[in-house]
Amino acid sequence: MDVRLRRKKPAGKSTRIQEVNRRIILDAALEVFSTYGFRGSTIDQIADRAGMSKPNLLYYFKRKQDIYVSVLEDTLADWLQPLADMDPLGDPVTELQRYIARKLAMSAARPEASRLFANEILQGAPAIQKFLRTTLKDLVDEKAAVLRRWMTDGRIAAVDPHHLIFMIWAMTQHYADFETQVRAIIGSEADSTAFRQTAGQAITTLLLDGLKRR
Amino acid sequence: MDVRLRRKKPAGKSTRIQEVNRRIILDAALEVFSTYGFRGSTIDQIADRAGMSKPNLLYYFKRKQDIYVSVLEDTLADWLQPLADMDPLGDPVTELQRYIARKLAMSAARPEASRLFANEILQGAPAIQKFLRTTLKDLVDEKAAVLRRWMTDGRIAAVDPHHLIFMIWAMTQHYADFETQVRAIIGSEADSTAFRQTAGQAITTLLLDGLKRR
DNA sequence: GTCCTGTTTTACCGCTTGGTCAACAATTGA
DNA sequence: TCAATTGTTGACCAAGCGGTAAAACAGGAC
Repeated sequence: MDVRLRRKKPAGKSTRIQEVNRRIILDAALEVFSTYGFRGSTIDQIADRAGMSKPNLLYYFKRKQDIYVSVLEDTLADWLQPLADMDPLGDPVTELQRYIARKLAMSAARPEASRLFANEILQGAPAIQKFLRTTLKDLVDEKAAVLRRWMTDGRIAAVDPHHLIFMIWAMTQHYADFETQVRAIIGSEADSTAFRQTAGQAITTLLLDGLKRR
Repeated sequence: MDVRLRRKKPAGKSTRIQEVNRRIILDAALEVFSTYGFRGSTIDQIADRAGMSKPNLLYYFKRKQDIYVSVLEDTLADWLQPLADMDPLGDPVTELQRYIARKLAMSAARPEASRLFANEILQGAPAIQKFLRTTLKDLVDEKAAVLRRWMTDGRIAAVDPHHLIFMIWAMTQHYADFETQVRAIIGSEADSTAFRQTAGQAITTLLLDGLKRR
């Protein structure tokens, strides 16, 4: 089981019904896989949520792994876009603010996607190991170099750039991955846009200005 | 399935063999559950890792849930200790540094414990829902009040204290929960103590001093 | 109508899973 | 020493699992 790094092209023709049902299945699969992980999810669960019988689902995806890999491929590229878009020529603080804001927006808009990766990585990333070691590593190394240049140029404070990227990931994805915990502590208010704004402000303030009084 | 909030006392007498084998089982179960979550783990896996037959394991814990709940109970209390120990009368910056350092040390020393919670919460926290809404919420609210007092007293910058706590959790636990990803990007060096020190410095610097040049 | 293609369902298979049971082995205590 | 207790195991079961086969169904082209 392994994801292809590029979005697979349908190659052959596909009917309208195929497109619709594939979409329905992938949506249902995302919800299930993002909650229980690959091993903890069952085809029946996905079929139920997709509103179709198990054999019918298996008519569109021959095996459980195929669904899983498709869901992962479907979201991987999108997920890295904000980091890829960080502009080496832009103003460092503006770029970082923008990056954080976009990551936070994605976590809020598609928390299941975040949880899907979290589950995959927790389980040792069997399906995306290669992706992590190549595409992701290359992108992160490239952006870390950009950050380092900003630091040696004295435009932002010196912190290990890899760790900085990890920290931004950790903070922005926390509200998606640990939503249950956040909601248990904060209450229903955790859904409000006000809460999300406060979270964004807190992250930005902490990362950019720090806690110490100046 | 639900954890009891206090450590259960053995009540009846228990033999030496019982104590030893329970410990072996719980250690094996922690490794398995922390990787695959409750639903993704099997009793056979745990029995294999514990080096005993499945019926023998079930002699000590009647059901899969019982093992799971026991493992959770075993680690929950320890996990919150650092936050509980944060001293309202201490120096804010010192206390925060200490808290971060202890959390980071725990994540490094027992990453499986961190991943166990991550998995449980990702799956909607079916076993510790009550714990999150009572014990954890109370503790967090209490410490958030302490942080808020420090802020209104002008001893640290003003950031929403709940979010601050979430951010510290996110950052310190990231290296345990996403170890696979970190290792894929950093390489084997990720195990080194040097790497861990750099991580600690980065977190502390970011949280306390921020990124902007002063 | 009837053929063809694509879609859906019913029935099923073999394997894994959580869990039981009864028999057997080891330990303990008098 | 020997019986009672505690610990261990192989055989087994019912339910759940991923997956298959084949028949039934739908709809358009002729």
